[in-house]
Amino acid sequence: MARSWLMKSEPNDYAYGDLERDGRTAWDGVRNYQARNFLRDEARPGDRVLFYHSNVQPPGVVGVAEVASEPYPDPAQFDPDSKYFDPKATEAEPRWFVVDLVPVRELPRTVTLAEIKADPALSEMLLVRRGNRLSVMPIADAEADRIVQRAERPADGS
DNA sequence: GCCAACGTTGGC
DNA sequence: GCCAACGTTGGC
Repeated sequence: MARSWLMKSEPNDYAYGDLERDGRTAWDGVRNYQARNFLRDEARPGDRVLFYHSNVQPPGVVGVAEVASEPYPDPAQFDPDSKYFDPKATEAEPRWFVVDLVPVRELPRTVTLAEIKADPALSEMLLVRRGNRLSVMPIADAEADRIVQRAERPADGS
């Protein structure tokens, strides 16, 4: 059964618009073991992804994407010229995994982090837990639904 | 630019 | 295996 995820990207690095331009991309460069485990062990084709822009004003969810492949080893870990190169990774024993993403749609407006924090229905999200820095995190389908629905309404509406 | 909160590294 | 030092994330 398809599930929902939230994935963070700095738009200076890779923005939702870049995904629309590319049509498909490997979600590479995840170098955190907890996030890696989510990708490798739980992400499956058809899963819904809320695309979050971090390190930008305002931070928030800007679009919806979909997992479009099974997990596979991150090619960047084997590439000495990549900033994601990992000398300890081997083809036989890869450490890092990716899934491909395809764009679904840009949201009508950004659902900001501040707005998510202010919504009691979203207070259980990992995203708003203190100190959380995961770049890939699971979210409840109902939470994903609510964020997408919020984007259909003005920011001051509830 | 600051800095809190984490994760990782490496000496011992 | 402990833990101090260091690096990174990411909101503000």
